Amino acid sequence: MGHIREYCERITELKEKEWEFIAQYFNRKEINKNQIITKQGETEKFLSFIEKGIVRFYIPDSESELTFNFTFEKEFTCAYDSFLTQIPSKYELQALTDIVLWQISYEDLQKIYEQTRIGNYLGRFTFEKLFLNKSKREISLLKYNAKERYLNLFKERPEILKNVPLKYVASYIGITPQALSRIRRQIS
Amino acid sequence: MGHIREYCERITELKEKEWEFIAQYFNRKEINKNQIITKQGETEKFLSFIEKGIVRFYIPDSESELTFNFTFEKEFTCAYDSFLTQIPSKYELQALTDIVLWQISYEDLQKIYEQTRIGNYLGRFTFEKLFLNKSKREISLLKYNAKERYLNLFKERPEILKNVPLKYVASYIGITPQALSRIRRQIS
DNA sequence: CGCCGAGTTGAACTGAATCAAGAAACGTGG
DNA sequence: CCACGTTTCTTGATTCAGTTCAACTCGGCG
Repeated sequence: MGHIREYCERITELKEKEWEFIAQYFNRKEINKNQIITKQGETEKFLSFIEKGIVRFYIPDSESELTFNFTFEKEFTCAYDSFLTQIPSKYELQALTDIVLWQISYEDLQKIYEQTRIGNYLGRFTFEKLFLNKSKREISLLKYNAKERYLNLFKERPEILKNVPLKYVASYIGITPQALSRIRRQIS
Repeated sequence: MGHIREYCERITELKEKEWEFIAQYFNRKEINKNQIITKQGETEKFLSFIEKGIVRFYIPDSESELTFNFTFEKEFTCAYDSFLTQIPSKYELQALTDIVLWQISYEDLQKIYEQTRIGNYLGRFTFEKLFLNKSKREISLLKYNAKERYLNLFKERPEILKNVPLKYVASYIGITPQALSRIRRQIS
């Protein structure tokens, strides 16, 4: 819970009362490794802050599933597409490790947006950052080949390589596990 | 200018005074076809609303330049990466047609965020949408092959195909003009 | 101990890039 | 309004990065 406060205070100062107003809506939740946090077809009810653990984003239907994101400790996580539009999610969130989350419901988050001075500011800032991350990834996918994307990932998000099975890493950079294996041999 | 008001009012109600406060900061600017709006290496000073015309986003350095976005009438346009971080831009914006913009400076936009009730709400909403668009594109690039991406574009953003030279469309979906030409022949 | 999923390696295949050349469209000046 | 040069688009032939299919190794876990 303290980590959420730190997250917010890195963006803007919080008065004690503001923090209390925000904090009241978050609930703790534990999830076991490999459990699914948000199912495909369900509408995302919660925005979650990761106290502990790693979350994988993936689209399950396509013959072989497609992994396209990971989130780590001290970050928010959420099937944003579904959460923001409140329509069923096209993808799933899965616990890659045992996880501890702090969750706030869609409705309670709206209260923070409506009733606090800083809610929309925090929200704007957060989505600016998320947008910039996706922009970087867009360029990475368009501009670089498989080897370059792998080296890029190594530089930009080494925590992924340290903590995630290679088959998911491969999918994340848009190649097969075999191709990733060959790239890694070539490098080391 | 009226279009900016419509843009905002589709998101939230505006009181007359709020609109006046916002409107005072926007300045009109005309740009000729093929001119560069924001140069690589420059820090983006303005957030611009397009009254008329089409803007192309591209990275010029790579041997053959990489086109990765287009913006159209009644949308905001901006080298967001540079604007948000206020560091030099890695890419350029170019006028694909004669263009009329309404521009607000970085500093003046901060005034709107700080001094109006609705600024951060409008900002949050706008970046939520931008983020969702990039998310869709990420999936498109990872999940589909060239032909599927082209057909996807046809469905999702037909205005691009109607108004943009094919060599830029090719780059946008991550293939060469030759490959796009073959895909198009195959379809029609 | 034996099983199962993750990772590796090899061989054949394929979608898209590259190289090269011609056709069509576009714009600019006479 | 036409002529010319330039750019865009198309088409063909070849190459190549990455996929697919298949077999094998390794490490963890019941």
